[in-house]
Amino acid sequence: MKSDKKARLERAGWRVGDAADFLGLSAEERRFVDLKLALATGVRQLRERQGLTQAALAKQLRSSQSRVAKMEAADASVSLDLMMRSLLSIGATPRDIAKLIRKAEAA
Amino acid sequence: MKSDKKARLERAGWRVGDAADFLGLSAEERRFVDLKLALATGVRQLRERQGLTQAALAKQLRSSQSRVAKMEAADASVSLDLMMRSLLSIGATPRDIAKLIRKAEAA
DNA sequence: CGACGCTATGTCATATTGGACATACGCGCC
DNA sequence: GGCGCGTATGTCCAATATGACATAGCGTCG
Repeated sequence: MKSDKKARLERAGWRVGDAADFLGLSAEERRFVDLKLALATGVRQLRERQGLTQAALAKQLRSSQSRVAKMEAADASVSLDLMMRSLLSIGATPRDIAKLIRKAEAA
Repeated sequence: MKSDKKARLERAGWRVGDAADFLGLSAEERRFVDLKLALATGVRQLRERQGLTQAALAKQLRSSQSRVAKMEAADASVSLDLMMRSLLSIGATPRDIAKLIRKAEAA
């Protein structure tokens, strides 16, 4: 997916930092990012709680340490898919995930 | 992301349908799919509740009708990112989303 | 000071996803 | 039957995410 609406806006001829950045467009984006942050935090917590290193988790996911790092940093280059898979892989239940998401309420 | 662990397994030399399909590997996959299904349902419900057609929502998302259709069908080619963005765009709060996810509990 | 173990960041080539388009399906209506 | 409207499905090419790798930062131990 396009993890960056920014890029799309640019392609569409907008200058980022424009008014469009405020009027609704980025409101969603903000919430989306908050959500990602909440999940990222969850991943780190669960991972640490299980005494796993990023490398170990990466192996379990058939991914790489760098991706796990980026994931926990909620880097724009990682998808929710990867985060969810990670959470599930690390033992989170839908209920746990729901809890994490509710923490993004503030926005 | 690789929406299909299946594809990856194949690349890795597994035959899908193998034992590996059972021992843990697909357990997560299953949960992941259930989660996607729950969100897909949520998208459709919210969309309909707002009296929007798939085309209308697509426009709002700057996407296309076909993608919305696939999304609501939880097609393997759509990412959670797109679903989440859609949910947010359609007015779902983190709380709403959390609720949807909890519905995936059954697995 | 090294060396080590773990995490962070940047960059590629390659795999996956995205939007657009065409087209098919289903359904109510005339 | 033939339309119109909404949804489903399949296929392209462009856009984005992924794993791998290299390398840098950081704390701790000796």
